Amino acid sequence: MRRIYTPTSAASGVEDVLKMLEGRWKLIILFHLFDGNVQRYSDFEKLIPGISQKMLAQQLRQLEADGIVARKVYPQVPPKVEYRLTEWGQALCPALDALLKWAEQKEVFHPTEHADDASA
Amino acid sequence: MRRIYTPTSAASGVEDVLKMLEGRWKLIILFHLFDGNVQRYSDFEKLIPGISQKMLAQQLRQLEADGIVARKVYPQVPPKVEYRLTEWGQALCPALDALLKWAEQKEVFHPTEHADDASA
DNA sequence: TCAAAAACGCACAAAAAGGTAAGTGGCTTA
DNA sequence: TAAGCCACTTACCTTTTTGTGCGTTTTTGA
Repeated sequence: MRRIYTPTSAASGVEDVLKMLEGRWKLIILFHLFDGNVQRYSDFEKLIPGISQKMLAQQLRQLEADGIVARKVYPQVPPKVEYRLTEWGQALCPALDALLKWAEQKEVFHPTEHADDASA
Repeated sequence: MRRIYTPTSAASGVEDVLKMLEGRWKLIILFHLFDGNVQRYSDFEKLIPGISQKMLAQQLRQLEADGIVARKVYPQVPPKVEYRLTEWGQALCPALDALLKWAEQKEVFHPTEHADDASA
């Protein structure tokens, strides 16, 4: 009961936190780490076809630095590195889920216009 | 019961939808439109101190083009334009809310290290 | 002896995003 | 006649982000 929140401090803090999710691949990476999934660097390369190695490494590092993703290195050759969500990262899941639901709702409000299967 | 979702098609669609939220100011703008708030262009300028006119206009246009924000022009001089969330935009609110909650939880997992008030 | 394997790091280049300053349009007020 | 108001737009430039290609490391298998 010692912490004090003001709308202002909360708002500015929120911006900083949201910036952690910015980046072309961050959310996509996070979705692959959803509910406890653990992935290796090479798994991401397969899961996210368009990403370059540089970007993959960079985004993972940032996510790690921000305390959202945990990195575990196995001292062996060839190297093995696993990525998973930290506790705080797990706390993001409800938001990711809500985002997913919203994305799906797009169909409800703006039905896709690519030809339906009437012709098939 | 006619629509068919496959993990693949859903995932690719999701990426497209999430891209709509990318951009330095999009989420911030959206937060100011939370629960039915209506804002004018000049309101945003006051609400978001760091944003430039160019960016404000651009981000609003994109949000509008993506069907998240609705733009209403009053044919008068000087011009008056109002922005609000579309229906689908409103559907984003739960996600925005979850994001906000997550941001707040940061304190729980990673308490801020800026000197506490012990010295005061 | 040599290639392959996993997970990157680095330098350079291209592309995209963002910022700045000035301009537009039509009516209204000084 | 000129200035002001609001909501932008445009041109130009800087910064940031992203992509490409190559190098590294150590061990194992052919």
